[in-house]
Amino acid sequence: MAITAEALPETTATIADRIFDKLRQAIVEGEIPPGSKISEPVLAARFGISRGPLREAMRRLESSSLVERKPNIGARVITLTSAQLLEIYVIREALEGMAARLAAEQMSDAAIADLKRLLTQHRKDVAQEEWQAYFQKEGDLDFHFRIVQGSGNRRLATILCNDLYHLARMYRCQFGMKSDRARDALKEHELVVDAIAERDGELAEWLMRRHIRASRKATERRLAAMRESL
Amino acid sequence: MAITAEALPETTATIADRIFDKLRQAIVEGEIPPGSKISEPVLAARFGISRGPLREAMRRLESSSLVERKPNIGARVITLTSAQLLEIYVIREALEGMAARLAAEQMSDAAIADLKRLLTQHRKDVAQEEWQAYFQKEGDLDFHFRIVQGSGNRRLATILCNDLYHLARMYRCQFGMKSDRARDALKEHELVVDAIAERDGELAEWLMRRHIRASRKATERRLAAMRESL
DNA sequence: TCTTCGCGCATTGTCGACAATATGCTTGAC
DNA sequence: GTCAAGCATATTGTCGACAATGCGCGAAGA
Repeated sequence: MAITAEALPETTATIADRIFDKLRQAIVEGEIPPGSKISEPVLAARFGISRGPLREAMRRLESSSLVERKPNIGARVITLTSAQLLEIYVIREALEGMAARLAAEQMSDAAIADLKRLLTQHRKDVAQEEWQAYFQKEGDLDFHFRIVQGSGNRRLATILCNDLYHLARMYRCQFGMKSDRARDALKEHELVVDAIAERDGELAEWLMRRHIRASRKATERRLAAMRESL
Repeated sequence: MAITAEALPETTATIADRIFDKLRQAIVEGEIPPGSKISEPVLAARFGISRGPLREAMRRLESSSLVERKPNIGARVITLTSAQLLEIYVIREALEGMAARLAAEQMSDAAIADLKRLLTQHRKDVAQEEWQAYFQKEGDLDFHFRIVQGSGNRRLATILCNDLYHLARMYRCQFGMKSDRARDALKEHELVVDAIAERDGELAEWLMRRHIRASRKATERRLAAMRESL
C-alpha cells in the first residue's frame, strides 16, 4: 500500500511527478544511500530523462526534507541523525495524539469496525510468531495511517503521510528494525482503538501519545545500545 | 521580520529561490489574489526571468500548498475555505502545545527574559489602544514564533514557520483581521509565558492549547457572522 | 436556435545547449 | 616537503526552442 494522503493514480501525467515518486521510494528504501551526493546528469541519464523534470522533482524532495540542497554545490540525501529521529517522534506524538482525538469524534462506525478487523489480523500475526513480518510489512504504519485518515483533517493527514511517515520508514529501512516491542505495541494499539470505539477522544489522545512516547523511548534505548557497542 | 525557520540571507544565490520568496510573499499578502490562475509565460516576463527557475519555484509553492497544480492545465493560488482554516487551527493546537511544553523544559533563562520583555511591549501597545497595530504588525505571530523557536525542535519549527504560519498570515491578509480578542489573547500569552518561566511544561502545553482553541472559536464565530450577513 | 464536431491557438511539459560557479589537480615557490 | 596559486574539469544554474496537451471559437447540422 502506498502511504500517501491522496491516492495517486498509477501513472501520473508528468515525468517530474513520476520521477519524484521513484526517487522518494529509492531514497526511503535506501537504494540511494543516505549522505550520497545526487548528480543531476547521471540521474537524468539513469532514468532516461532530461534535467528539467529531474530538477523539479528535486525541489519537491527538498521540500519533503529528503534531500538537502546547497546552491551551486549540489544535493545530498539526508542522513537522519539520532536527534532528528527523536524530533520526529515528538512531532508525531503531538499530531497523532490529536488525530486519535479527532478520530474518536468523527470516524464512522463502519471505519471503526474495519480498524478492529485490522487489529484482529495483526493479533493473529503476532500469535503465530510472524511479527517479524509485522513491522517489516508496515503493519504498524498501516495502523497509524488509518487513524490519521479517520481524523478527517486532510492537512493533518498530508503532513504525516507525505513527510513524516516517509522519514520514519527511511529510518526503519536504514537500521533493520528488529524491535521486540511488537507485542507491547499491539496491546497499545488495541487500547487506542477501544477508546475510539467508546468515542472517548480525550482518552484516545492520551493513549496514542503514551504509545508513541513508548516507541520513542524504545528507539532511544536502541540508539544508546548502538552507541555503546560501537 | 521574516517568518522562516532558517534566517535566509537577503539575496539567495539562485533565481529560483528568490522567485519562490517573492511569489510566496505576493500570494500571502494577497497581491496575487486567491483562486487566480498563474500563467508561467506572463509571470516569467513580469519578473524578467526564464520559465525554468519559475517552474522550480512553483513546485516548492505546491509543496507548501500555496498553489494547486493540475498536470497539463496549470496552477492556481489556493483559496482557503473555512474548513481548511479551522483544520490549521487544530494542527497548530497540537504542535504549538507541544512546542510550549518543550520550551518550558529547554528554553534558556535569557530567552525567557527576552520573551517577557516582548510581552511587556505588547502590553504597552494594548494599553495605548494601539492594538490594531498589534495584530496587523504580526505581534501575535511573533509571540508564537518565539515559543516555537524556543522548543529547540528544528523540524517542528520548520513545519510551523515554513507552511502553517504563512497560511495563517494569508488568511489575515484576506479578511482584514479586526479581532477584538487582542486583550484576551495578550492575557493568555502572559499565562503561557508564566508557565514557561516556572518550567511547568504540562501547564504551558495546556494553556497554549486552550489559547489556540479560543482563537479558533473566535474565528469560527466570525466566519459564522460573515455567512449570516451574506 | 441550440448542439456538436473540428480546427487553431495558447499554455504546459520537455529537451538540449550555454554560462557561471565550485572542486581538484598540477605546478611553482618558499 | 609543504603550502599556495592558477588552471582544467565537472557540475549546477539558466535560457530559448520544440513537442504535446488542453481550451475556446467558429462552423455545420439537426
